[in-house]
Amino acid sequence: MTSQQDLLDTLALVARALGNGHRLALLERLAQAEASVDTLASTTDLTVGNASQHLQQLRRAGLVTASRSGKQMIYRLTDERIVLLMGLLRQVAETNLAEMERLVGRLFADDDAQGALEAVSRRELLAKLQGGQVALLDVRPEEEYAAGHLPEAINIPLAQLEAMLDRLPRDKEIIAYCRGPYCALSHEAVQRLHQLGYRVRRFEEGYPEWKAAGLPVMR
Amino acid sequence: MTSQQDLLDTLALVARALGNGHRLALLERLAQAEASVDTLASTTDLTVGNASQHLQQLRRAGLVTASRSGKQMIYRLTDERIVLLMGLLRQVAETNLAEMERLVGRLFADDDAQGALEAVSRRELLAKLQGGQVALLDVRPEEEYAAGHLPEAINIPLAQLEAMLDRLPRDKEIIAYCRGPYCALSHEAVQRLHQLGYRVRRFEEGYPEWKAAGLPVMR
DNA sequence: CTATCATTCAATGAAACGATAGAATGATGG
DNA sequence: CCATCATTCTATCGTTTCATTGAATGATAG
Repeated sequence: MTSQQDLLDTLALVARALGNGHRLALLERLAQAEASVDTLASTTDLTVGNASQHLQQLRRAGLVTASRSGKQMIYRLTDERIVLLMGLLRQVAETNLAEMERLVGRLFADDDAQGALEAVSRRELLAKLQGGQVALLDVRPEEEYAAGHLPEAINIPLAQLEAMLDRLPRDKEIIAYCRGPYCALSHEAVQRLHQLGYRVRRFEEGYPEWKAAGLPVMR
Repeated sequence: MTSQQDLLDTLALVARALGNGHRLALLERLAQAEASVDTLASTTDLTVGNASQHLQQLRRAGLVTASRSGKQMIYRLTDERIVLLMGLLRQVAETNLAEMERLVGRLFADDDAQGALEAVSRRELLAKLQGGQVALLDVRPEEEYAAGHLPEAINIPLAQLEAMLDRLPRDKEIIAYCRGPYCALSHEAVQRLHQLGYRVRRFEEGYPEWKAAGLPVMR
Protein backbone atom coordinates (compact mmCIF):
# COMPACT_ATOMS: atom_id res chain seq x y z
CA MET A 1 0.00 0.00 0.00
CA THR A 2 1.25 3.46 -0.89
CA SER A 3 1.25 5.79 2.00
CA GLN A 4 1.01 9.50 1.56
CA GLN A 5 4.34 9.69 3.31
CA ASP A 6 6.08 7.89 0.42
CA LEU A 7 4.85 10.60 -1.89
CA LEU A 8 6.01 13.34 0.42
CA ASP A 9 9.40 11.68 0.77
CA THR A 10 9.74 11.66 -3.00
CA LEU A 11 8.71 15.30 -3.20
CA ALA A 12 11.30 16.02 -0.53
CA LEU A 13 13.89 14.47 -2.81
CA VAL A 14 13.19 17.10 -5.42
CA ALA A 15 13.17 19.91 -2.87
CA ARG A 16 16.50 18.69 -1.53
CA ALA A 17 17.96 18.93 -5.02
CA LEU A 18 17.07 22.63 -4.90
CA GLY A 19 18.60 22.89 -1.45
CA ASN A 20 22.12 23.89 -2.42
CA GLY A 21 23.38 27.23 -3.63
CA HIS A 22 25.62 25.79 -6.31
CA ARG A 23 22.82 23.70 -7.74
CA LEU A 24 20.54 26.73 -7.81
CA ALA A 25 23.26 28.59 -9.67
CA LEU A 26 23.48 25.75 -12.19
CA LEU A 27 19.73 25.81 -12.67
CA GLU A 28 19.71 29.57 -13.15
CA ARG A 29 22.42 29.24 -15.73
CA LEU A 30 20.50 26.48 -17.48
CA ALA A 31 17.43 28.68 -17.51
CA GLN A 32 19.33 30.98 -19.89
CA ALA A 33 20.40 28.30 -22.30
CA GLU A 34 21.42 24.67 -22.42
CA ALA A 35 25.12 24.14 -21.89
CA SER A 36 27.96 21.66 -21.51
CA VAL A 37 29.38 20.59 -18.16
CA ASP A 38 32.49 22.54 -18.90
CA THR A 39 30.62 25.75 -19.66
CA LEU A 40 28.40 25.32 -16.64
CA ALA A 41 31.39 24.71 -14.40
CA SER A 42 33.17 27.86 -15.48
CA THR A 43 30.13 30.13 -15.30
CA THR A 44 29.35 28.94 -11.79
CA ASP A 45 32.92 28.82 -10.48
CA LEU A 46 32.92 25.12 -9.81
CA THR A 47 35.50 22.52 -10.70
CA VAL A 48 34.35 20.34 -13.56
CA GLY A 49 34.19 17.29 -11.32
CA ASN A 50 32.11 19.02 -8.75
CA ALA A 51 29.74 20.52 -11.33
CA SER A 52 29.30 17.09 -12.85
CA GLN A 53 28.34 15.64 -9.49
CA HIS A 54 25.79 18.34 -8.81
CA LEU A 55 24.35 17.88 -12.27
CA GLN A 56 23.92 14.18 -11.60
CA GLN A 57 21.94 15.01 -8.52
CA LEU A 58 19.73 17.40 -10.45
CA ARG A 59 19.25 14.67 -12.99
CA ARG A 60 18.22 12.12 -10.39
CA ALA A 61 15.68 14.64 -9.13
CA GLY A 62 14.27 15.00 -12.64
CA LEU A 63 15.16 18.66 -12.93
CA VAL A 64 17.62 18.41 -15.81
CA THR A 65 18.30 16.03 -18.67
CA ALA A 66 21.53 15.36 -20.48
CA SER A 67 22.35 14.28 -23.97
CA ARG A 68 25.65 13.71 -25.62
CA SER A 69 26.83 15.86 -28.48
CA GLY A 70 30.23 14.69 -29.64
CA LYS A 71 32.58 14.78 -26.73
CA GLN A 72 30.36 17.06 -24.76
CA MET A 73 27.45 16.39 -22.52
CA ILE A 74 24.72 19.00 -23.00
CA TYR A 75 22.46 19.64 -20.04
CA ARG A 76 19.09 21.37 -20.14
CA LEU A 77 16.14 21.98 -17.85
CA THR A 78 13.47 19.30 -18.14
CA ASP A 79 10.65 21.66 -17.50
CA GLU A 80 9.82 25.31 -17.97
CA ARG A 81 8.05 25.29 -14.63
CA ILE A 82 11.32 24.93 -12.76
CA VAL A 83 11.85 28.62 -13.41
CA LEU A 84 8.44 29.34 -11.91
CA LEU A 85 9.32 27.14 -8.95
CA MET A 86 12.52 29.04 -8.29
CA GLY A 87 10.67 32.31 -8.70
CA LEU A 88 8.09 31.34 -6.12
CA LEU A 89 10.81 30.11 -3.79
CA ARG A 90 12.44 33.49 -4.16
CA GLN A 91 9.22 35.33 -3.38
CA VAL A 92 8.53 33.26 -0.30
CA ALA A 93 12.09 33.68 0.90
CA GLU A 94 12.13 37.42 0.29
CA THR A 95 8.95 38.10 2.21
CA ASN A 96 9.67 35.81 5.13
CA LEU A 97 13.39 35.81 5.77
CA ALA A 98 14.98 38.93 7.18
CA GLU A 99 18.38 37.73 6.02
CA MET A 100 17.12 37.63 2.48
CA GLU A 101 15.86 41.17 2.63
CA ARG A 102 19.20 42.31 3.94
CA LEU A 103 21.07 40.69 1.07
CA VAL A 104 18.69 41.95 -1.60
CA GLY A 105 18.83 45.39 -0.04
CA ARG A 106 22.56 45.43 -0.39
CA LEU A 107 22.39 44.39 -4.01
CA PHE A 108 20.10 47.33 -4.71
CA ALA A 109 21.99 49.80 -2.55
CA ASP A 110 23.90 51.20 -5.52
CA ASP A 111 20.74 52.01 -7.42
CA ASP A 112 19.24 53.78 -4.48
CA ALA A 113 22.31 55.92 -4.07
CA GLN A 114 22.06 56.71 -7.75
CA GLY A 115 18.65 58.31 -7.69
CA ALA A 116 16.37 55.38 -7.13
CA LEU A 117 14.65 54.54 -10.35
CA GLU A 118 12.45 51.64 -9.47
CA ALA A 119 12.67 48.52 -11.58
CA VAL A 120 10.01 48.00 -14.23
CA SER A 121 7.54 45.22 -13.50
CA ARG A 122 6.46 42.75 -16.13
CA ARG A 123 3.02 44.30 -16.41
CA GLU A 124 4.51 47.77 -16.81
CA LEU A 125 6.96 46.57 -19.41
CA LEU A 126 4.20 44.98 -21.46
CA ALA A 127 2.29 48.25 -21.44
CA LYS A 128 5.36 50.25 -22.44
CA LEU A 129 6.15 47.85 -25.28
CA GLN A 130 2.59 48.19 -26.48
CA GLY A 131 3.08 51.96 -26.60
CA GLY A 132 6.28 51.55 -28.60
CA GLN A 133 8.24 54.30 -26.94
CA VAL A 134 10.85 52.06 -25.31
CA ALA A 135 13.81 50.06 -26.56
CA LEU A 136 14.76 46.77 -24.93
CA LEU A 137 18.41 46.20 -24.12
CA ASP A 138 19.73 42.70 -23.45
CA VAL A 139 23.10 42.91 -21.68
CA ARG A 140 23.77 39.19 -21.44
CA PRO A 141 26.61 37.50 -23.28
CA GLU A 142 26.05 36.90 -26.94
CA GLU A 143 25.53 33.13 -26.65
CA GLU A 144 22.73 33.52 -24.15
CA TYR A 145 21.09 36.16 -26.29
CA ALA A 146 21.39 33.83 -29.27
CA ALA A 147 19.65 31.02 -27.38
CA GLY A 148 16.60 33.22 -26.90
CA HIS A 149 15.69 36.78 -25.99
CA LEU A 150 12.79 39.18 -25.62
CA PRO A 151 11.18 40.35 -28.87
CA GLU A 152 13.05 43.20 -30.57
CA ALA A 153 15.71 43.34 -27.86
CA ILE A 154 19.09 44.79 -28.81
CA ASN A 155 22.03 42.76 -27.54
CA ILE A 156 25.01 44.63 -26.14
CA PRO A 157 27.03 42.48 -23.75
CA LEU A 158 28.00 44.58 -20.76
CA ALA A 159 31.70 44.53 -21.60
CA GLN A 160 31.05 46.23 -24.92
CA LEU A 161 28.49 48.69 -23.66
CA GLU A 162 30.40 51.91 -24.34
CA ALA A 163 31.84 50.61 -27.59
CA MET A 164 28.45 49.83 -29.08
CA LEU A 165 26.39 52.77 -27.94
CA ASP A 166 25.49 53.60 -31.54
CA ARG A 167 23.08 50.69 -31.53
CA LEU A 168 20.95 52.37 -28.91
CA PRO A 169 18.32 54.91 -29.92
CA ARG A 170 18.71 58.24 -28.12
CA ASP A 171 15.09 59.25 -28.40
CA LYS A 172 13.54 56.33 -26.54
CA GLU A 173 13.54 55.23 -22.95
CA ILE A 174 15.73 52.17 -22.57
CA ILE A 175 14.75 49.13 -20.53
CA ALA A 176 17.67 46.88 -19.70
CA TYR A 177 17.31 43.27 -18.66
CA CYS A 178 19.58 40.33 -18.04
CA ARG A 179 19.40 36.88 -16.45
CA GLY A 180 16.96 37.50 -13.67
CA PRO A 181 16.19 39.44 -10.51
CA TYR A 182 19.54 38.70 -8.87
CA CYS A 183 21.69 39.20 -11.91
CA ALA A 184 24.01 42.19 -11.59
CA LEU A 185 24.49 42.87 -15.31
CA SER A 186 21.47 45.08 -15.88
CA HIS A 187 22.08 46.99 -12.65
CA GLU A 188 25.53 47.83 -13.87
CA ALA A 189 24.30 48.75 -17.33
CA VAL A 190 21.63 51.06 -15.97
CA GLN A 191 24.15 52.88 -13.81
CA ARG A 192 26.56 53.40 -16.64
CA LEU A 193 23.93 54.48 -19.16
CA HIS A 194 22.34 56.78 -16.61
CA GLN A 195 25.64 58.58 -16.17
CA LEU A 196 25.88 58.97 -19.93
CA GLY A 197 22.55 60.76 -19.88
CA TYR A 198 20.27 58.04 -21.18
CA ARG A 199 16.74 57.62 -19.88
CA VAL A 200 17.13 54.07 -18.71
CA ARG A 201 15.49 51.67 -16.27
CA ARG A 202 15.87 48.05 -15.31
CA PHE A 203 13.38 45.22 -15.93
CA GLU A 204 12.92 43.59 -12.54
CA GLU A 205 12.89 40.07 -13.93
CA GLY A 206 14.95 38.47 -16.67
CA TYR A 207 14.71 36.39 -19.79
CA PRO A 208 13.90 33.06 -18.07
CA GLU A 209 10.94 34.48 -16.15
CA TRP A 210 9.59 36.11 -19.29
CA LYS A 211 9.80 32.87 -21.19
CA ALA A 212 8.40 30.72 -18.38
CA ALA A 213 5.40 33.05 -18.19
CA GLY A 214 4.58 31.99 -21.72
CA LEU A 215 5.37 35.34 -23.27
CA PRO A 216 6.79 35.42 -26.81
CA VAL A 217 10.53 35.06 -27.29
CA MET A 218 12.81 35.37 -30.31
CA ARG A 219 15.97 33.63 -31.47
CA MET B 1 29.95 43.22 -1.37
CA THR B 2 26.97 40.94 -1.79
CA SER B 3 27.52 38.25 -4.30
CA GLN B 4 24.68 36.62 -6.08
CA GLN B 5 25.88 33.39 -4.56
CA ASP B 6 25.00 34.60 -1.05
CA LEU B 7 21.45 35.09 -2.19
CA LEU B 8 21.30 31.68 -3.78
CA ASP B 9 22.74 30.12 -0.64
CA THR B 10 19.99 31.75 1.39
CA LEU B 11 17.37 30.56 -1.07
CA ALA B 12 18.86 27.10 -0.77
CA LEU B 13 18.29 27.31 2.96
CA VAL B 14 14.57 27.62 2.37
CA ALA B 15 14.55 24.85 -0.21
CA ARG B 16 16.39 22.59 2.19
CA ALA B 17 13.70 23.18 4.79
CA LEU B 18 11.27 21.69 2.27
CA GLY B 19 13.62 18.80 1.65
CA ASN B 20 12.30 16.37 4.21
CA GLY B 21 9.16 14.28 4.09
CA HIS B 22 8.21 14.88 7.69
CA ARG B 23 8.54 18.61 7.31
CA LEU B 24 6.41 18.54 4.18
CA ALA B 25 3.82 16.60 6.15
CA LEU B 26 3.89 19.25 8.88
CA LEU B 27 3.45 22.00 6.31
CA GLU B 28 0.55 20.19 4.68
CA ARG B 29 -1.09 19.81 8.04
CA LEU B 30 -0.53 23.48 8.81
CA ALA B 31 -2.09 24.39 5.48
CA GLN B 32 -5.36 23.02 6.86
CA ALA B 33 -5.30 24.95 10.09
CA GLU B 34 -2.91 26.30 12.66
CA ALA B 35 -2.11 23.81 15.41
CA SER B 36 -0.11 23.06 18.54
CA VAL B 37 3.09 21.04 18.54
CA ASP B 38 1.25 18.24 20.23
CA THR B 39 -1.50 18.13 17.62
CA LEU B 40 0.98 18.36 14.79
CA ALA B 41 3.07 15.57 16.25
CA SER B 42 0.17 13.18 16.53
CA THR B 43 -1.28 13.89 13.09
CA THR B 44 2.09 13.34 11.46
CA ASP B 45 3.20 10.35 13.54
CA LEU B 46 6.20 12.04 15.05
CA THR B 47 7.32 12.17 18.63
CA VAL B 48 6.70 15.55 20.19
CA GLY B 49 10.42 16.23 20.52
CA ASN B 50 11.09 15.41 16.93
CA ALA B 51 8.17 17.45 15.65
CA SER B 52 9.37 20.38 17.72
CA GLN B 53 12.80 20.18 16.13
CA HIS B 54 11.44 20.07 12.62
CA LEU B 55 9.19 23.01 13.40
CA GLN B 56 12.20 25.00 14.57
CA GLN B 57 13.87 24.37 11.25
CA LEU B 58 10.80 25.49 9.38
CA ARG B 59 10.77 28.56 11.55
CA ARG B 60 14.39 29.37 10.83
CA ALA B 61 13.56 29.10 7.13
CA GLY B 62 10.73 31.57 7.59
CA LEU B 63 8.05 29.11 6.58
CA VAL B 64 6.14 29.01 9.85
CA THR B 65 5.66 31.26 12.85
CA ALA B 66 4.84 30.33 16.39
CA SER B 67 3.01 32.10 19.16
CA ARG B 68 2.25 31.01 22.65
CA SER B 69 -1.29 30.45 23.80
CA GLY B 70 -1.29 29.41 27.43
CA LYS B 71 0.80 26.31 27.76
CA GLN B 72 0.66 25.58 24.08
CA MET B 73 2.72 26.81 21.20
CA ILE B 74 0.56 27.45 18.14
CA TYR B 75 2.27 27.15 14.78
CA ARG B 76 0.98 28.55 11.51
CA LEU B 77 2.20 29.08 7.97
CA THR B 78 3.76 32.49 7.44
CA ASP B 79 2.58 32.78 3.92
CA GLU B 80 -0.26 31.59 1.73
CA ARG B 81 2.19 31.16 -1.11
CA ILE B 82 3.86 28.23 0.60
CA VAL B 83 0.87 26.18 -0.52
CA LEU B 84 1.45 27.35 -4.08
CA LEU B 85 5.11 26.50 -3.74
CA MET B 86 4.36 22.96 -2.62
CA GLY B 87 1.80 22.63 -5.40
CA LEU B 88 4.33 23.63 -8.03
CA LEU B 89 6.92 21.32 -6.51
CA ARG B 90 4.37 18.54 -6.81
CA GLN B 91 3.65 19.34 -10.45
CA VAL B 92 7.30 19.44 -11.38
CA ALA B 93 7.96 16.20 -9.52
CA GLU B 94 4.97 14.44 -11.06
CA THR B 95 5.88 15.29 -14.62
CA ASN B 96 9.59 14.62 -14.35
CA LEU B 97 10.10 11.78 -11.90
CA ALA B 98 9.03 8.31 -12.92
CA GLU B 99 9.05 7.21 -9.30
CA MET B 100 6.49 9.87 -8.52
CA GLU B 101 4.17 8.74 -11.25
CA ARG B 102 4.40 5.20 -9.97
CA LEU B 103 3.43 6.23 -6.45
CA VAL B 104 0.58 8.46 -7.56
CA GLY B 105 -0.61 5.72 -9.87
CA ARG B 106 -0.85 3.33 -6.98
CA LEU B 107 -2.78 5.82 -4.90
CA PHE B 108 -5.34 6.08 -7.66
CA ALA B 109 -5.44 2.38 -8.48
CA ASP B 110 -8.54 1.78 -6.37
CA ASP B 111 -10.52 4.43 -8.21
CA ASP B 112 -9.62 3.03 -11.57
CA ALA B 113 -10.70 -0.43 -10.55
CA GLN B 114 -13.94 1.13 -9.39
CA GLY B 115 -15.07 2.53 -12.70
CA ALA B 116 -12.67 5.39 -13.23
CA LEU B 117 -14.49 8.59 -12.54
CA GLU B 118 -11.92 11.23 -13.14
CA ALA B 119 -11.35 13.84 -10.49
CA VAL B 120 -12.98 17.22 -10.93
CA SER B 121 -10.59 20.05 -11.76
CA ARG B 122 -10.84 23.45 -10.13
CA ARG B 123 -12.17 25.04 -13.27
CA GLU B 124 -14.80 22.34 -13.69
CA LEU B 125 -15.83 22.63 -10.06
CA LEU B 126 -16.30 26.38 -10.36
CA ALA B 127 -18.55 25.86 -13.37
CA LYS B 128 -20.59 23.20 -11.60
CA LEU B 129 -21.02 25.36 -8.52
CA GLN B 130 -22.21 28.18 -10.75
CA GLY B 131 -24.83 25.84 -12.17
CA GLY B 132 -25.98 24.90 -8.68
CA GLN B 133 -26.61 21.26 -9.34
CA VAL B 134 -23.85 19.90 -7.10
CA ALA B 135 -23.35 19.61 -3.36
CA LEU B 136 -19.88 19.96 -1.83
CA LEU B 137 -18.84 17.41 0.77
CA ASP B 138 -15.95 18.10 3.12
CA VAL B 139 -14.75 14.84 4.67
CA ARG B 140 -12.01 16.29 6.85
CA PRO B 141 -12.17 16.20 10.65
CA GLU B 142 -14.47 18.73 12.24
CA GLU B 143 -11.69 21.00 13.56
CA GLU B 144 -10.17 21.44 10.13
CA TYR B 145 -13.57 22.17 8.64
CA ALA B 146 -14.15 24.71 11.39
CA ALA B 147 -10.90 26.49 10.59
CA GLY B 148 -12.08 27.12 7.06
CA HIS B 149 -13.86 25.33 4.22
CA LEU B 150 -15.24 25.78 0.73
CA PRO B 151 -18.46 27.83 0.49
CA GLU B 152 -21.62 25.87 1.29
CA ALA B 153 -19.69 22.66 1.92
CA ILE B 154 -21.31 20.04 4.15
CA ASN B 155 -18.95 18.53 6.71
CA ILE B 156 -19.13 14.80 7.34
CA PRO B 157 -15.88 13.43 8.75
CA LEU B 158 -15.12 10.16 7.04
CA ALA B 159 -15.62 8.09 10.20
CA GLN B 160 -19.23 9.23 10.44
CA LEU B 161 -20.01 9.00 6.77
CA GLU B 162 -22.67 6.29 6.92
CA ALA B 163 -24.15 7.63 10.14
CA MET B 164 -24.77 11.09 8.73
CA LEU B 165 -25.97 10.30 5.25
CA ASP B 166 -29.18 12.22 5.87
CA ARG B 167 -27.25 15.44 5.50
CA LEU B 168 -26.50 14.67 1.88
CA PRO B 169 -29.02 15.56 -0.82
CA ARG B 170 -29.97 12.58 -2.98
CA ASP B 171 -30.91 14.60 -6.02
CA LYS B 172 -27.59 16.33 -6.63
CA GLU B 173 -24.21 15.17 -7.77
CA ILE B 174 -21.82 15.20 -4.85
CA ILE B 175 -18.26 16.52 -5.07
CA ALA B 176 -16.09 15.36 -2.19
CA TYR B 177 -12.87 17.06 -1.18
CA CYS B 178 -10.38 16.84 1.63
CA ARG B 179 -6.88 18.05 2.41
CA GLY B 180 -5.28 17.99 -0.99
CA PRO B 181 -4.30 15.89 -3.97
CA TYR B 182 -2.55 13.21 -1.93
CA CYS B 183 -5.10 12.99 0.85
CA ALA B 184 -6.85 9.63 0.96
CA LEU B 185 -10.01 10.78 2.71
CA SER B 186 -11.99 11.88 -0.31
CA HIS B 187 -10.93 8.82 -2.30
CA GLU B 188 -12.33 6.64 0.40
CA ALA B 189 -15.51 8.68 0.67
CA VAL B 190 -16.12 8.55 -3.06
CA GLN B 191 -15.73 4.79 -3.09
CA ARG B 192 -18.13 4.25 -0.24
CA LEU B 193 -20.75 6.69 -1.52
CA HIS B 194 -20.47 5.26 -5.01
CA GLN B 195 -21.32 1.82 -3.65
CA LEU B 196 -24.31 3.31 -1.90
CA GLY B 197 -25.58 4.54 -5.25
CA TYR B 198 -24.71 8.21 -5.00
CA ARG B 199 -23.55 10.18 -7.98
CA VAL B 200 -20.25 11.28 -6.54
CA ARG B 201 -16.86 12.51 -7.71
CA ARG B 202 -13.70 13.78 -6.14
CA PHE B 203 -12.26 17.32 -6.32
CA GLU B 204 -8.67 16.84 -7.45
CA GLU B 205 -7.29 19.46 -5.11
CA GLY B 206 -8.18 20.31 -1.53
CA TYR B 207 -9.05 23.14 0.77
CA PRO B 208 -5.55 24.67 0.99
CA GLU B 209 -5.15 24.95 -2.78
CA TRP B 210 -8.59 26.52 -3.09
CA LYS B 211 -7.77 29.08 -0.45
CA ALA B 212 -4.27 29.81 -1.77
CA ALA B 213 -5.76 30.48 -5.19
CA GLY B 214 -7.63 33.35 -3.61
CA LEU B 215 -11.06 31.75 -3.95
CA PRO B 216 -13.67 32.49 -1.29
CA VAL B 217 -13.72 30.40 1.86
CA MET B 218 -16.10 30.17 4.81
CA ARG B 219 -15.69 29.57 8.52
C1' DC C 1 44.61 2.43 -32.88
C1' DT C 2 46.45 5.86 -30.09
C1' DA C 3 46.54 10.55 -28.11
C1' DT C 4 43.52 13.88 -26.45
C1' DC C 5 39.64 16.05 -24.57
C1' DA C 6 35.23 16.02 -21.87
C1' DT C 7 33.02 13.83 -18.43
C1' DT C 8 32.06 10.48 -14.89
C1' DC C 9 33.24 7.29 -11.21
C1' DA C 10 35.28 5.89 -6.71
C1' DA C 11 37.38 6.84 -2.40
C1' DT C 12 38.32 9.95 1.32
C1' DG C 13 37.53 13.15 5.23
C1' DA C 14 34.95 17.00 7.17
C1' DA C 15 30.57 18.95 8.12
C1' DA C 16 25.56 18.83 8.46
C1' DC C 17 21.33 16.26 9.28
C1' DG C 18 17.97 13.26 11.73
C1' DA C 19 16.17 10.48 15.57
C1' DT C 20 16.29 9.49 20.34
C1' DA C 21 16.52 10.05 25.28
C1' DG C 22 16.56 12.76 29.15
C1' DA C 23 17.13 17.29 31.37
C1' DA C 24 15.53 22.04 31.45
C1' DT C 25 12.25 25.80 30.79
C1' DG C 26 7.70 28.23 30.94
C1' DA C 27 2.91 28.64 31.95
C1' DT C 28 -0.99 27.23 34.68
C1' DG C 29 -4.08 25.63 38.41
C1' DG C 30 -4.64 24.56 42.78
C1' DC D 1 4.97 27.95 45.57
C1' DC D 2 4.45 23.31 44.09
C1' DA D 3 2.82 19.86 40.76
C1' DT D 4 1.72 19.31 36.14
C1' DC D 5 1.60 19.79 31.35
C1' DA D 6 3.51 21.44 26.81
C1' DT D 7 7.46 22.43 24.65
C1' DT D 8 12.34 23.16 23.94
C1' DC D 9 17.20 22.27 24.74
C1' DT D 10 21.39 19.28 25.05
C1' DA D 11 24.07 15.43 23.99
C1' DT D 12 24.77 11.39 21.32
C1' DC D 13 25.10 8.28 17.44
C1' DG D 14 24.44 6.74 12.89
C1' DT D 15 23.61 8.56 8.17
C1' DT D 16 23.90 11.70 4.39
C1' DT D 17 25.94 15.50 2.00
C1' DC D 18 29.82 18.03 0.07
C1' DA D 19 34.40 19.03 -1.95
C1' DT D 20 38.60 17.08 -3.41
C1' DT D 21 41.61 13.89 -5.53
C1' DG D 22 42.95 10.77 -8.93
C1' DA D 23 41.63 6.94 -11.83
C1' DA D 24 38.37 5.28 -15.44
C1' DT D 25 35.32 5.76 -19.45
C1' DG D 26 33.65 7.54 -24.01
C1' DA D 27 34.12 10.02 -28.22
C1' DT D 28 36.96 12.06 -31.70
C1' DA D 29 40.87 13.50 -34.68
C1' DG D 30 44.78 12.29 -36.70
